[in-house]
Amino acid sequence: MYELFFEDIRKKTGLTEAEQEQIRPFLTSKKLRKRQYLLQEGDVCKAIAFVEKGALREYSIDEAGGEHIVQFGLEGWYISDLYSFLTGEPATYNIDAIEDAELVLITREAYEEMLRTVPKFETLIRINITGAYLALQRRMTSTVKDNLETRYQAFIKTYPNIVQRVPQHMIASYLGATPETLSRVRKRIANK
Amino acid sequence: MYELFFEDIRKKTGLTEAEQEQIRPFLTSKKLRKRQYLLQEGDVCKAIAFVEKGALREYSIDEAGGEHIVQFGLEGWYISDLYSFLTGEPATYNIDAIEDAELVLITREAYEEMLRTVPKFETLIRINITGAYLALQRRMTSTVKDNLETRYQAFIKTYPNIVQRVPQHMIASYLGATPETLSRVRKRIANK
DNA sequence: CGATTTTTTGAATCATATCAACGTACGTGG
DNA sequence: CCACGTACGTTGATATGATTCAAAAAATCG
Repeated sequence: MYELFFEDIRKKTGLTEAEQEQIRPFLTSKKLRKRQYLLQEGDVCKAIAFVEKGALREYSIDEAGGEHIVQFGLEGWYISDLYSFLTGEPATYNIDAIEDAELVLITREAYEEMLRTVPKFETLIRINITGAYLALQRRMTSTVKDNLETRYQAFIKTYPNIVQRVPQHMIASYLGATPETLSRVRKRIANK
Repeated sequence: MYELFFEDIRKKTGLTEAEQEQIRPFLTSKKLRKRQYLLQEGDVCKAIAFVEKGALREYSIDEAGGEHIVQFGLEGWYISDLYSFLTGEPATYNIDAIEDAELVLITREAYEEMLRTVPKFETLIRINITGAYLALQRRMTSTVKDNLETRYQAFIKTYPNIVQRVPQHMIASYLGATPETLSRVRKRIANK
């Protein structure tokens, strides 16, 4: 249990055995079946989830009912509505499983307590958030400067594993396009 | 010197006098005149800048030469090409002054050394990055779900001070639209 | 004041969305 | 293991919102 989770932390912070055992009691695990919600808009996000196995998506819904995927979560990724988690406000995102999944959960209380008592945990959070910020900034910039074809090409290059496991209309949603438009872009690419 | 900077840190981490004096020697200051670059695409970002006074913008340039503003920096904000700063890779963003400005600079060496020796500094970084990440995520989501009129209305509500001080075409760029389109949207809003 | 920058307006064009229909793949219960 | 229903992907026709290009009006600066 938690193998991938601790391996990830070790890589990022050089965690010792002792520190690992200090952290372990704060963790819980959870299994999710395909289509099952981890978090629903309006509920408070009670935990940050680390994906040990499976695939999830995080998305918001507009007034017209359209889903907009903001993030995928595969093995080795963290996923949560961070704003809701940190503030206790109702979540504005939904998270559900695209495949059966196994998660490691860090609750708010565990998060606070570890920040207080495990210095390496603050380092971990800093590194993780920094990485997430940089990735989001790259994506934001790409959305603004690049056309859909370029963004799709970049996506399949950066996340070939996601392309294999996730339906195309979800990738379209992530890229900010309709399924029809992405389908046409793919056709254009193929005819080259 | 550095009044706003230290006040900001105190608010976020409860810095003591002693800690403040521990940090001070790591800082340098810099003045920028309107239109002057702090960072140019291709150069390495040598420092994170905290804006004590004035206004800056950070933007990328597409193949067609179009500027896309990713962030403004007014008093109390940090600004940098964080990826370039952390990795030493050439910057992909430009930063220049919209108004004459006074900055507090944290160089890479200062950053690393303070992370090692001043625990509150890591807390500061964590808090700052978390805030930046949440803001960016809100913006990203809004770009995807909301139309330009809604985003513009949200912008003038959230950043009335920016609207006053920054030319409209830069706000258009920040919102991901052309100056012409934003002008027309404003006209539509006025006719209500 | 003249020069430059900024904003506005108009007309043509383009990329993407929308709506609708169809074919295909998938997995689920009988 | 087959058949049916749902989810998924593709294609076509049309609509729409934003961009582009050009030019003029307005504001700002030295």
